[in-house]
Amino acid sequence: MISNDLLKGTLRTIVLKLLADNGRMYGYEITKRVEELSAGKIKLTFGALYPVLHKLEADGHIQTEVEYIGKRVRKYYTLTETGRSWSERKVDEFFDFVNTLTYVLKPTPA
Amino acid sequence: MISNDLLKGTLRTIVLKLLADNGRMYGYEITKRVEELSAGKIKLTFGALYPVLHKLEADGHIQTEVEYIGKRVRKYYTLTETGRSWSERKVDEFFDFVNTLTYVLKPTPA
DNA sequence: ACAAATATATAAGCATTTTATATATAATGC
DNA sequence: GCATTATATATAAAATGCTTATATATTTGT
Repeated sequence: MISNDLLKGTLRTIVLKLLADNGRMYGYEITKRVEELSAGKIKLTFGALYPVLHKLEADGHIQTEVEYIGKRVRKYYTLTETGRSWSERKVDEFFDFVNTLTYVLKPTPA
Repeated sequence: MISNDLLKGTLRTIVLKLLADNGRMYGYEITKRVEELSAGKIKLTFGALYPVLHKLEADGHIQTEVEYIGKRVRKYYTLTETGRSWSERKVDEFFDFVNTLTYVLKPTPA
C-alpha cells in the first residue's frame, strides 16, 4: 500500500485524468479503476473522493448525469471543456514535480 | 514553481534525505539546499519546515546541537539511528509511489 | 545608515484527508 | 432461505499539514 501522506494533493489529478481517459465514470468505478491500475496499491476512500468530485463540479470542471440501474441511482461524471484542459495541465505538473523532486532525493553523499 | 499541493507529504522525506546525505544541517541551510537542488522550483517555507523538524525531533528521528556563530544561535540537526533507516524507507517509498502513480496517470484513451 | 541576507520560531487560519456513520440495492455462497 | 459481500452515494467530526502573518535579532554589503 502506498503511504497516504504522499497521495495528498494528487487525488484531484487522478480523478481528472481518469475522466479524461474514460469519458464518463461514476464514483465507485473510479475507486475500482485506481485500485486496478495501481495493482491494489492505491485505495481511494469515499470520504476523500466525494468531496473532491463535488468540489470539481462546483468549480465547473465536471458535470453530472444521473442514471438508474434497476432501482439503484448511479451518478456519472464527465469533464467539461475547462476540466479537460485543466486535467492535462495537472498531469504535466505532476511529472514536472517528480522530475524536480528526483534532483533533490537522488543525490547520495560523497 | 512546483504546485504546493503536490509537495504535501514529501517535506518530511526531503528533510530526512538531505540530513542523510549531508550529515548535519541547520534549518536555513536546508531551505537553501532544496532551492539549489531543485533549480529554484521548490521553496520551503519556515512555517512548514520548523514544525516538521520539531516533530522529527520529538519522534526521535533527529537530534539537535546548538552552536554560536558570533552572537547568532545556529541549531544543527543530525539523524539518529532510527532516523537514518527511516530516511531510506521514506525515499524508497517515494519512488515506489511515483512508479505506481505513473501507471494511473500514463494511460491515454484508445 | 540602510537594506538585504542570515537565522529561528510561533500562531491563526485554511485546505485536505481520515475515520465514522448512515442508507439502500444486488449478487453470491452456503 | 439467510447471511455475507459487493455495489453505490453521501455527510460530518476530527485530525493533519501547510500557508500566511508575525516577531525577533544578527551580520554583511553598499
